[in-house]
Amino acid sequence: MELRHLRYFVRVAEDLNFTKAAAALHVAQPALSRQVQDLEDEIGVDLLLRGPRGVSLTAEGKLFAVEAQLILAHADAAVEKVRALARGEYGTLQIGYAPSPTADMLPPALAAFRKAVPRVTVNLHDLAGDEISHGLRSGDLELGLMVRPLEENAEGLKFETLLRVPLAVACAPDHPLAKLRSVKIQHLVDHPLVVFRRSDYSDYHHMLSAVFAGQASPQIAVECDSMSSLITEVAGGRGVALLSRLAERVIGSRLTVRPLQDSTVFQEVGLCRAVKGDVTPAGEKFCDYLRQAAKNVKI
Amino acid sequence: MELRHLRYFVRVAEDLNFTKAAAALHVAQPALSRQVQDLEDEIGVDLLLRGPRGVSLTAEGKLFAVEAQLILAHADAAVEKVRALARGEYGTLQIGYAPSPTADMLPPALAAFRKAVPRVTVNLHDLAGDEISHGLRSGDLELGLMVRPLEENAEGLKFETLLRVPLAVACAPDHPLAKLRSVKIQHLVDHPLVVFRRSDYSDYHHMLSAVFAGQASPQIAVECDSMSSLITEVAGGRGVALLSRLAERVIGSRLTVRPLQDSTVFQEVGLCRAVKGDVTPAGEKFCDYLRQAAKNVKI
DNA sequence: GCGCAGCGATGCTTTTCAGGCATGGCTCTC
DNA sequence: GAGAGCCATGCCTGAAAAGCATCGCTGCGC
Repeated sequence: MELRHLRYFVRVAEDLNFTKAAAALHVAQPALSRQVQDLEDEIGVDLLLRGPRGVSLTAEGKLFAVEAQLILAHADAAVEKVRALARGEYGTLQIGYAPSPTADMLPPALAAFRKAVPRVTVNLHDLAGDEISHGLRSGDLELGLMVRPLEENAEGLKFETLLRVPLAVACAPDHPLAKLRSVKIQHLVDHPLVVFRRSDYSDYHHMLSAVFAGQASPQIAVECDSMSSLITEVAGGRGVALLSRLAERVIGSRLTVRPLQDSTVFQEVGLCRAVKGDVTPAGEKFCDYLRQAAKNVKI
Repeated sequence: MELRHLRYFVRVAEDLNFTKAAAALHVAQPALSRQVQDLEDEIGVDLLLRGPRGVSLTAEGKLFAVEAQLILAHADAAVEKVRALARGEYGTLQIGYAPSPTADMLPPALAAFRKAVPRVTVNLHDLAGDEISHGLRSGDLELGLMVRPLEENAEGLKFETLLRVPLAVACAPDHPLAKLRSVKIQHLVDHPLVVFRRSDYSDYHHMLSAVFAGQASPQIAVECDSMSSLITEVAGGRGVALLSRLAERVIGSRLTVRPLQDSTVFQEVGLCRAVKGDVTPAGEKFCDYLRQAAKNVKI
């Protein structure tokens, strides 16, 4: 049995007339007759009652006509799905992302993307940088939206910078540094720092080292395991925090944020993918929307 | 695109090796290669990545492999359904039935039938005799299980007797007739009758005429529109009722039932079908179970 | 480092079969 | 009874599916 048999039979079942059906199918009537006969022979059941004034469907024929239509529709839909997948208009994206540094570009990109290609499901996974790297390598994630990973953690990954964000210092509103309009690295040496935990945020500590390269090592007041506990510690006066300037939006009004004046270190936020590991057309399309959204982020 | 393409592709997607898949499909490897290529060309999407050590599926290929399997399964299921329908093992039966006269044979027949062919759905429609006749003629019903319709109502119908049930008289337990072991027609002439309404139960009235043929016409106390109101009227002493002896089981203990001694009239209960109007194999099978069940009914 | 095995693609031939044309048989209509 | 409508059958042709032989590529083992 081939789809041709189903196409032919469905048409005959609709028209109840071989001659008309044959014309509609652009085949000669005898060819159509024979194909339908072959189908009936193969199934072993009479689907049509041939009369001199046309044909009628048997009960079996009625059932099979419905089923055949469903099968044909199913087949068409399957082809359409695959084509849509190839065009990046269908499928599911597994995206790992770091929430804080991407809070300004991800929502608008996502909104525009969803509007443009509604049949693509985007699954966002809120993960730490190292987890994203791992997910990309294992194939669980297609793309990562994150801070540039360290060289040593970037084995097999390719990173594309979307934003270069200058750094800033967050402190409690009544902290001495809050009186300054901008902060110099030198100021930080005099104040204990609230930082992220080294084991989960190796990139962050790498950034710290870069900032203080050639300077006296900063004093670490406490290591936090999340942004919210870091904010709490800083607001409680435990110390000041060195963050990207984008974090200002995430922090809200509980802390005072001042630009770091004299550092050449930037936090690079961007797209990461596995070197070997397909990025689907939908994924590429998503990248386009992210690049566009990154351009519109005001730092 | 033909089912052949799907069958071939699915097998290749399973084996990830053209040579092995070709062997399993009993075709030469080049033939398989070309068919799969043709499929990819038609869809316009690469489904496979050919490597020197075998092939791997693209994302599109993975999706299409799943879809193709579903389509093939769908097609197989459709053929199987039609064959089962032809064998009387699948489908839906619309059966009209008169509850009272069939209460002894229908439940056991139904139970056995459902056990034997669970994929056939039996839809029972509790209807008056004239409604069954109409449903059979219109094609809404496939079979009727009922009292033999009058000749004048049986146009285009074919009736097959399953049971010939002698008649009985039902009366209130304190009624004079309750003292007799059996009742003669002559006795009935002296007592008003509770009967079914003529407009809905023309067959019943035909039976009445037959019983009283050559006798004085009986006195009609009241016409009821259902068995339950008839029972209530008789129990209330309004009169006696002439019923089939099978009705005893339906009546319960509220009335006393005595056989009618000297009538040659029987109530014929059986199967009815439209002369023109398919009875499906499942319907025929159902008839067999009813005939069997009818044999086991003790009157 | 070279032969060899495994795998898929390609070129050519054979075979199968879907399709086309002509025609026949049937039935209903006029 | 002629004719039109409809489907089936017989025969032929052409497209395409299948088969065979072979090629090219790659990775492995001696």
